[in-house]
Amino acid sequence: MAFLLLIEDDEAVRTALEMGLTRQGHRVITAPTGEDGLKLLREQRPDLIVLDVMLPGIDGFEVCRRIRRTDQLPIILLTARSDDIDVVVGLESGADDYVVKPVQGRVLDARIRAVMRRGERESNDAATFGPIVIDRAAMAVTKNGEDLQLTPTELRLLLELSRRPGQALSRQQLLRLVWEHDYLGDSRLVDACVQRLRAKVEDVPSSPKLIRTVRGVGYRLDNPQ
Amino acid sequence: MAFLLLIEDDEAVRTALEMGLTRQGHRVITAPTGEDGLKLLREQRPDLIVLDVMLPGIDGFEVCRRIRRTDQLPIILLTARSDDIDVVVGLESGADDYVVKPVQGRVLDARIRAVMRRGERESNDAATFGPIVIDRAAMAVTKNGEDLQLTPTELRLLLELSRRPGQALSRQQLLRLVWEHDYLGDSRLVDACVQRLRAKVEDVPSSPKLIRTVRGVGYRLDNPQ
DNA sequence: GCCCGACTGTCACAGCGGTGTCACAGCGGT
DNA sequence: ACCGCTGTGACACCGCTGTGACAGTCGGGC
Repeated sequence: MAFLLLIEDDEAVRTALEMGLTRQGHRVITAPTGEDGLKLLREQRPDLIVLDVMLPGIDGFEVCRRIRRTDQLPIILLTARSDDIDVVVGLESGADDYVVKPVQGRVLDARIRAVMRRGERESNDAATFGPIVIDRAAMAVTKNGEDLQLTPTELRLLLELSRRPGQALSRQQLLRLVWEHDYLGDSRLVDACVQRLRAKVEDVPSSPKLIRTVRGVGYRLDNPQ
Repeated sequence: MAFLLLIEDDEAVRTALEMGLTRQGHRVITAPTGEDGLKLLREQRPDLIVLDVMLPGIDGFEVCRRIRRTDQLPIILLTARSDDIDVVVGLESGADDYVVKPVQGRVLDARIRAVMRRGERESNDAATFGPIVIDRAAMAVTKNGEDLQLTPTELRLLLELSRRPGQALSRQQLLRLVWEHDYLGDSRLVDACVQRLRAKVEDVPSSPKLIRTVRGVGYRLDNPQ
């Protein structure tokens, strides 16, 4: 599901969490100290970091700050007991979430997913959906390698859908995300834009494989095998 | 531990609960009215909502219903006295739990953890019932890995049942949850929809293993071994 | 074990509502 | 001034949905 770096000095906790998270479908690399962690971060570029606060050498907060100097990836802090948390210090050093030890893989996994969902908006990586490649940095979309000329609105719509792949979005949500409207009269606005986007994106616009209709709800961008 | 939105008009109660919950390790944001709460919900996407029932303007039940139109996150209702609770109304407007005021942060924290634990299986992750997998984010249902084409009403019905696995729901409750009707004439409406859902979901629709009939009451979604 | 009443399953059908589609006019950018 | 993007309303289509009637089933009382 995600590519994680786990920084934790206690070997028992480390291996337990590593196994738990691997079982949840994540790819996990680990480091026992902050220094090792920062090195691994540079070498392997994980998607998310799970970071123990109490570390030998530089502590978790400091690791957090150093990461934030150069990277924006999500960071989840692990802390030993709830009263040890200094929320303010943690937030100010740039963490996205906390989990209190002792923690089970399931719980941590749920938090990871939550943070990743939150963070998906800001991701700048290229995304691929079948023949479609969305390059967020270039704000360009290609189909089978050829440039697609999307209009601004079509592009925003595709971007919002692609930030939540596989998730159904209601017309209301899309109106807010793409058009920044707050109300939905009876309007074919979203449908019309989806139609135009499908005409450019789908191989067979009349039987769409990428932008699926979810009846009674809205639309969803799928990733075909 | 969790990222909470607390909606409560009484400032003394609000700040007291906010402090208590923060001390328990939660990250808390607050709103004094339903409108403010709904706005914050959209902007900040908390994991869980603690919601006072008595609010100026739109009341807690109504806030609850509006949230449920677009979001699945857990909702805990705060109510002033136990005899004020209309448990049925509350459940039907989509709340996950109740706490009776006056409430201490510790108690509320325990309920929050309980609801979150319950919610981890449900929330946006997939729920499994025998061969059926319900992907709430995608609003899609599969049986043995194959896509089931559920109609909007069938899907809403299945979602409401799956939010309370093993719990019998009356036709009246289902009417409110799925159809937002308030009255129950003598109608085969729920039965008819259950029948259609069973036809798609069950292996042997005539002897259902998932959607069980509870005679004299209604229906219940079971999780067979 | 039988009967009866109440409850539930089933079905066909007509109406309706949601969705796809399109053309057009206004608007803004070039 | 021109051109292309956008939002709107109209319209058609299709499949969902609620209804009512009837059949089947269950459970309790005797």
